[in-house]
Amino acid sequence: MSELFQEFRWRGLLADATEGAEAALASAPRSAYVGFDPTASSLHVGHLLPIMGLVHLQRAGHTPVALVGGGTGLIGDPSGKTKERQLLSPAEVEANAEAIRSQLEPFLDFEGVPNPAVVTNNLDWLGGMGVLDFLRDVGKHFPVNVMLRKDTIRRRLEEGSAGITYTEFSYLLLQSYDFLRLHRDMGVHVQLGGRDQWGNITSGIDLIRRVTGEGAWGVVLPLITTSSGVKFGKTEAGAVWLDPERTSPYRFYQFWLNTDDADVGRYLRFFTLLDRERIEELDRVTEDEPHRRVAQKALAEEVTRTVHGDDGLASARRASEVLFGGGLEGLGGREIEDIFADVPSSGRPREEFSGEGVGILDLVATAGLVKSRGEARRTIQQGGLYLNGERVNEIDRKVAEDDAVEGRYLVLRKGRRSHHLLRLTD
RNA sequence: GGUGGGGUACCGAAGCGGUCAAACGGGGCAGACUGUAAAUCUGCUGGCUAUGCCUUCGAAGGUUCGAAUCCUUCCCCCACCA
Repeated sequence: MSELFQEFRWRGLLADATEGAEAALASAPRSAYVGFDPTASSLHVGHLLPIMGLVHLQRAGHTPVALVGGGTGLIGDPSGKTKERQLLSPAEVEANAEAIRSQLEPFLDFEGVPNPAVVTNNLDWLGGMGVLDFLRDVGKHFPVNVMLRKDTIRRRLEEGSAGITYTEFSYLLLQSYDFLRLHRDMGVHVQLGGRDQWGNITSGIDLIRRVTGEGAWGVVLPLITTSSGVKFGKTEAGAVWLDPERTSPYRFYQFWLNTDDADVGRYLRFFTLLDRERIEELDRVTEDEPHRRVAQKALAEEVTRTVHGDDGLASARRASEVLFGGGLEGLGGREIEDIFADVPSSGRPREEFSGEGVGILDLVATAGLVKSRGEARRTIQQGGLYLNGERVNEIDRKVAEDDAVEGRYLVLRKGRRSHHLLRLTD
């Protein structure tokens, strides 16, 4: 367990830690927690880093605790963001918390080990708390002059900033109180979080010391950046979710496969459990034979397998190989269906394809491959639209029944990597 | 509460009575080059039944042959003052 910090360091996971954190985690098995905002019913790849933090903690013998912020989610953390948080109903929070728990399951051991992971919800203690109790038991310990020195708050008070409401100002107290409760009720000694959580974490540590006289520690993870300056985890289609209903395993796999050479080494360290030797070897392959993209494939495989299992990985790979490799020649309808199971697809009545057929503009716009007929027109004019692997050159091209592969499938592609399967329905 | 400055397309930002579907930059999309990469270069970037028509410049009214541009009211931001 003394290896934990070493592991964090070579992986680049350690942005900062409070005094004594390393010794505390090296001297005894501890419980450590990370908070997740239940703002959606699924986690996304941006949550992966703190999750991996918990994974490493558990592997080192500590007990990982995932705190779902059902209560604090109602308030909104002022660090970073500016917009007001949407209020969630207790039922939604409950559902989201359940979803989050199930998404953590592939990463953490919840049973069968001496240090099983735990999921808890701060709505349990914040929900029923009266405002007078809160002010007396928690507020009492927060000198405002100290709070005003916190970076996140100070920035909001500077001239030209948007200011801060009392509600958001209180967020710090709530998160600190969470840490105190987890410490008192479950013996949690360590809080893990993103770099932007530093102030909130140290506040919690202070509160614990004031109330109990005991020590607690914090460890913060780095902010994930991309070398091209784009926000990590965002694609054209929005966030990359862990929920296969929101982001198919194929898209998930593709997201990782498309990682820049400049980022892949870092991501392997962050998001996989591959050992140091293996990752350094992959670094060398990226350096020497970048075109093989061995590191990207390893990254995509590891993460996809963890999140979506062997089956999810297999179908994502199969689809990738066909769509970016040989094409559909020689594939039967069954295989096509399989491959497109999680690639965007839609159906359209067969009758419409009899006779002259359907106009290509209408076809791709209705299928959703492009946003409008205008975009379809532009894409064709620029040579970016393909039907069954062949470039479409005429904007008035008609698509009839004969064009369908196996008499049933139309494979549409825009540019290099947007695919859509259209099924003729009877 | 007072005074001044603003709200323009995905974002930032020009425009300040017609030639404005709206400069420019970013982002995005497509093409070339490649390795389903990056960088670079090129084109496109409101919609449509498309040499024209419709919707868009905070909201609603009004002036005018004609408004993103002028007037009125309202909503929202920012700065300074109280």
